[in-house]
Amino acid sequence: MIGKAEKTTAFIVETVAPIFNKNGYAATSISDLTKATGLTKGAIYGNFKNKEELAIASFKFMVKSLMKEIVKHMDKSDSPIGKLLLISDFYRNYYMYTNKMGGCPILNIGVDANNQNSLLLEKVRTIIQRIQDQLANIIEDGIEIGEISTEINAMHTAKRIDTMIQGAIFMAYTMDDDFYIKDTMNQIDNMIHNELRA
Amino acid sequence: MIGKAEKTTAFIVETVAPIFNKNGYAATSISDLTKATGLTKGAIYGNFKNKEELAIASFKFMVKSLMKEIVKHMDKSDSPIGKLLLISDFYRNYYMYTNKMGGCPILNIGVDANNQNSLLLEKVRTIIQRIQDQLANIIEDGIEIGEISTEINAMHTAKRIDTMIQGAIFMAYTMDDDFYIKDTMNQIDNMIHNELRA
DNA sequence: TCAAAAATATACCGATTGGTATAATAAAAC
DNA sequence: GTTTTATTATACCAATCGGTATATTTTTGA
Repeated sequence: MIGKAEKTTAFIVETVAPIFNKNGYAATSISDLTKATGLTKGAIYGNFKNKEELAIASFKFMVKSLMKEIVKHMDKSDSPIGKLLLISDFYRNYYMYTNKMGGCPILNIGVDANNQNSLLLEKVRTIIQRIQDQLANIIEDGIEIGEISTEINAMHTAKRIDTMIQGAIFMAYTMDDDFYIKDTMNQIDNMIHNELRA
Repeated sequence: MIGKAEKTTAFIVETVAPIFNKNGYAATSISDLTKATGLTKGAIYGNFKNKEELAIASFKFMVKSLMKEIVKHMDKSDSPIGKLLLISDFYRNYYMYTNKMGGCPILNIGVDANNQNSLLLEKVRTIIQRIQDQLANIIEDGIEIGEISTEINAMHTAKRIDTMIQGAIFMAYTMDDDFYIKDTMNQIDNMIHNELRA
């Protein structure tokens, strides 16, 4: 009973997500989307209630693919310290990796949605929260098995790492210079080895 | 011969800058600006060539006021280490301070202009470059007078500090939580005391 | 005070905006 | 294979977009 529109829905989201990510919500017009997809307004509004719903779906799609990649990379190690080092290692290629999708969706949509689109902003916040929770969980695991110092505040450290990562991404994209990411990841590795390690 | 339009020009920029800063370039319409200023299109287009020129003037105005404040604060100390600590101290109140101007112009316009407005992006890059140069100069002064370790790479350290600051600002505004800034500034202070100090 | 000039307001331009109603088409069910 | 349903295309809507030409007002210099 359920039609083939699901494929079209997915196709639209995949095609449109980098455009929203690059341009932001307001600067992306429906005609940008019809041009990119080769479809017409009828098809788009048949699959999505409105522009906002499509923008939210696009953001979710980008984050989901990104998170899938990072989890896949992270799972190459079983130890908490190993996982943390794999996270920074993932971000070492982040600039190259996210360039084709128009940059970091968390940074782009986070800034774009602020003061503009509260629904979209809410989604960004939820994702950031989830990332930090997962980071904190890894750190706590490390504390439990004695790999990470009991002196460490897991949530504070998670936030600290996330903040450094986002700063590096912003600088890298704004200055078009990968150095910021590479250097920050080295810094995070040092932090893991010298401060976190029990 | 030169008229009183200069006052109007300044008034427009001051009034309009927070709007561009909050909404971004594309999401700000001329009618937003006429509403805010109480002026008409005629007045605005009499003082500025077009929307882009006004946006650039607005960005420059915001950055100039911000830089003036930070330099004023920084000049409370003569020693390089003292100056560095005063910079982080300035950013401790940054969230509250920039809230009334609609957030951090470097972050907001930097992300907004990327892939959108190359002229505006160029201005952001110039400002970031200048900030980092000044930071590096302070660090080099510190090295020269023996206050800061000769092991330190001034420019790398300047970039590192700037990256951390921008990350903190992004997180603070996106999550609406001042913690990120406060914590990052403590981190920077620790860095100054434990790593930079000779 | 009055004419010249500068600055602002008004009215308008074509193009585009997000969105919808309906027509045409493609897919699915019988 | 035909009818019903789901999907996409077309045509259109009022509203708004950035920008301009011109009229009106305000300021300035003599």
